[in-house]
Amino acid sequence: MIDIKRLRQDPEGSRASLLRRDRSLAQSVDALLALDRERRETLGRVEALKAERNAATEEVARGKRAGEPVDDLMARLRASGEEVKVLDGRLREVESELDRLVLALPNFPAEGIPDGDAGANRLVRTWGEPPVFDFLPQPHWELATALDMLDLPAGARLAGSGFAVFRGRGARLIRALAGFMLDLHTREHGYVEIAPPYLVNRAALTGTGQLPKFEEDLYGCGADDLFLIPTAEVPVTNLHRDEILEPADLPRGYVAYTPCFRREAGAHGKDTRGLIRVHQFDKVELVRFSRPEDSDAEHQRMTGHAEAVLQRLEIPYRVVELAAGDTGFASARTFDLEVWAAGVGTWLEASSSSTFTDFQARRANIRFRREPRARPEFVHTLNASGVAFPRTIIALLENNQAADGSVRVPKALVPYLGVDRLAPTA
RNA sequence: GGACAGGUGGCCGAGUGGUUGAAGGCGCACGCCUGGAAAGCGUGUAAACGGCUCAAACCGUUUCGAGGGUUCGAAUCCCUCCCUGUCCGCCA
Repeated sequence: MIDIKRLRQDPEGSRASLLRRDRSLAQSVDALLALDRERRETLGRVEALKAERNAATEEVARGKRAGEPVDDLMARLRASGEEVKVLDGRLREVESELDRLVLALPNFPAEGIPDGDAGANRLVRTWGEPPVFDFLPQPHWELATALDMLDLPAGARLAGSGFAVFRGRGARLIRALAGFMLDLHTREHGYVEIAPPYLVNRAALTGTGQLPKFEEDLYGCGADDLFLIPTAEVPVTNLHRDEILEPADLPRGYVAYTPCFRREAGAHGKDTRGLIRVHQFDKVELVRFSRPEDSDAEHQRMTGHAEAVLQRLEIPYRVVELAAGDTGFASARTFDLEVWAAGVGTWLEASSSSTFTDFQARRANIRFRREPRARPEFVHTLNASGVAFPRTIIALLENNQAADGSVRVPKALVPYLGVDRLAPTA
């Protein structure tokens, strides 16, 4: 969440910053400021009352010990106790409303990012060349079905549309990608591998920002009030919830390979062919914790780590910096890595690399100490897909296809997949 | 799922209604001692919120798993929930 003190100290600047993201936030900001004022007023009154009460209570103790009559004093304290109870109740109401509002407010966008909506996203760089074919390249669902790697009708039968079954070399490809990416990030980029729970509680989802606002995007297990993770970002970032890290702990990076579950409510009919948008997919995720002053550099490094995956897999991609209006709720700055998919003829987002500044750290209460006795400060959190599987598979199949329907396997993947070419068996 | 035992500061651990934010120990920081180190000695070691500040100091409030209750007053008594351990049941 954003720092309410920043809002209080610089209302105009804060408001302007949030409006870059969403014009309709003006009201929330005003409501928040009014409630904050009321909270501090009420707090002042109730605390003064409590200070009096505490002093008088000591008086009672002293009097009782000395054998003096204290009935009058106790009667008066009983009355002021009632007043405290009323004010405390009011304070609780104000604070829970304040909480509700501030949890619904997105992060401040970073200074340098473009204004506007998705249309204003800025192309930062491209890598590789989209392949040219002397035949009409097929979409991945044709290729994968012919190669007996993918069974979409079976997925639909088992769980519904948007669920895929990988089989044979398709399933093996999933395992190969997981091994390849995890090895790269742990061995060459210094990440610590985590195998987290795939179900998390509300506190975890509130920490990273999915709750309370985006509950309808999640699959929930009602009876236990748990949710299937939409990304490993949730369990892995929350690993340090309510902790104070030592200076030596930063920066620190974790990598996790997990399935991700997304209801994609409201996304029906959009990009839904084949594997482009599915309800369950695998992803290797990078999560980093850093000091505030290092987070921009860390963001660049981590984006590079995600890019390294695509480069080794020889997948052409472009890096896009999202505009303020297109940047996700918790993120201050996001780079999307979009891979070229020759069969469907479009760029597909395969990784999203974001810095959350102190937004998630505040929600999840993740802090660090610069010096042994210094007062704790919030860390900065970052994460990047490193990378999502379905769109990687789409790119691999569609870009490396041959006229006979076979697919070349990039060198980096051969040791993991065991073959250098996928060809129809028939 | 059932029974029992527990959840106290960075860690261990005392504390069953009145200066207990919390004894004692460990750890950590600083100082003394030492040629240097260890040992020893001394001092200091939680956080959040609010007030006042440029800031700190300072003052106030809150916090002993979470939430509620009893009381003039709760770490301590009562209720609900969560978590951990042990045993039993079930089970990959």
